[in-house]
Amino acid sequence: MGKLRMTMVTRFAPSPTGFLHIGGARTALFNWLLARHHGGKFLLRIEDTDRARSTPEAIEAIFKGLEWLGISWDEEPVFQFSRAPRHVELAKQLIESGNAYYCYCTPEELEAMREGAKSRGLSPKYNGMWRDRDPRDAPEGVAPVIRLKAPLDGKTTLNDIVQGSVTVDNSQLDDMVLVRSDGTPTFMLSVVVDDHEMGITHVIRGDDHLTNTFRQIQIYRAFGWDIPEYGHIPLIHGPDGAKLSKRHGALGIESYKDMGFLPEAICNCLMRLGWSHGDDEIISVQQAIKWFSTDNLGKSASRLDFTKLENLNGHYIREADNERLLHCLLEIIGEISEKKCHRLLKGMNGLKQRSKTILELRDISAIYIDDFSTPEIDEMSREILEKVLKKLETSEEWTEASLEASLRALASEIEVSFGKIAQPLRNLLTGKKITPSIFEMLWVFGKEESVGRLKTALDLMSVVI
RNA sequence: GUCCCCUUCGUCUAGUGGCCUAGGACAUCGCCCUCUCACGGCGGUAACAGGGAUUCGAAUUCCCUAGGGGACGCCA
Repeated sequence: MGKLRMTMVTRFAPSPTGFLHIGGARTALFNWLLARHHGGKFLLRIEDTDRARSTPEAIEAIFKGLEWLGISWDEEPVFQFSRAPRHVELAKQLIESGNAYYCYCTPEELEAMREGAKSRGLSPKYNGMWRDRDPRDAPEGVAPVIRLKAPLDGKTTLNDIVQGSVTVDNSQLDDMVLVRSDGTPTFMLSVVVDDHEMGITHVIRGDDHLTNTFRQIQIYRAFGWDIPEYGHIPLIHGPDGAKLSKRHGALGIESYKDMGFLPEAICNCLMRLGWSHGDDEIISVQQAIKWFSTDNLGKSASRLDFTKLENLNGHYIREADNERLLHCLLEIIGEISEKKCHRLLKGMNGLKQRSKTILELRDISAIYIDDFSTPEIDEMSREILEKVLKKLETSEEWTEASLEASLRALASEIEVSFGKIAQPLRNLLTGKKITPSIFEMLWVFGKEESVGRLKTALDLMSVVI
């Protein structure tokens, strides 16, 4: 009998207790890339078993965040809470098969147990007091939990795709709770059952789950199921090297959008955190799908570098379609006149070259959006600008090239360096010292607007004097 | 406290015993381009945590130390 070639199935399983943060986004990205690379499936499971902390807003934010990043999932998302009855049913089967038991310890007893162990320098774990006790000893009025009858000795070895072979003594692990006293399944049980029944073949997740994996393997063994492949990737740390927390940087993915980052820049940046392909730095998602392999996943923790993210973002802004950038701009500045939209589009090439984020693009775009206000002009500049005005008024042609030719000619005619013309003109047109090329701006404004601005400014000056 | 993992320029990383006087990218510094800024081009500074061992040869293998991180819930 030939072995069936199993299609790869990966998943992303966030708990909707907060927004989709940068670490979760990377985990999703890696699972997605892995599945797409192998032509497999990428599934989404919402782990909403913590009823008190799960919110519809968080679920929505996860969907929206993944969509924005371009991470598409196959099939309908699985909501873990809806599968609770199935999880409990299987836990009861485990009792029947002798792999689990009821435990009647109260939370207070457990707390005392842990404290006692700690004070004696031992691991704070459950001591198995109900493991082999007769259920008829059960105290009145105490709702029991179901615990796994985990192996007491021996070792459990995990061959991790990323971490390699990792072994833990079973004595380190205790009999974990499978079903709570209120009858709801725990995370450990639910994850194992769902991964199994969803046909997950590969799990890439943060290495904060590494020790959980040993417990989960014990559950798999109790059921007699095949264990999926695991790859535990190191966590992303904050700029200070500590775990990325809500306090610093662990923002929802939508915050990155608000900061003016493009999704392809985020993806590029995230995939380079813990994954590499030789010396390649600028990697499109399409390219990453072709290249992605767990062989190139790193084992050490990394920090998110905003400077690099900005650099990458600048790259993708420069490459971005002008219409798209205009759309991004309008999203944050609101409606503007059609004339100004047109002007922005015309000047976008010069603007996007100077912007690392959409926010910076917005700031520099002000030259084409804000109303003209007459700047102050010193006497020397005024003389030059009057000559510029004459030159421009008589210009038949109005292209960047023709404007450059005539203004450079003017500079040599009146024997001044070109900068003596460019700087005052730049200041007059925009009121700013840093802008795109003056030829480009003149062209974007058009002859009428450009000449009008010059006239307004110069006339006003002569009135004042 | 116990267990597990990690450690190459400031940062992200390449590197799987000789190609390494350790490569790339971002950042930084200098120069060029130049109407300002940016883009672009050229060049510089800058790292194998420390100590042992194996080997003809070690960033790469092993051990110890130090530092960092993670996990030890009726949270996920």
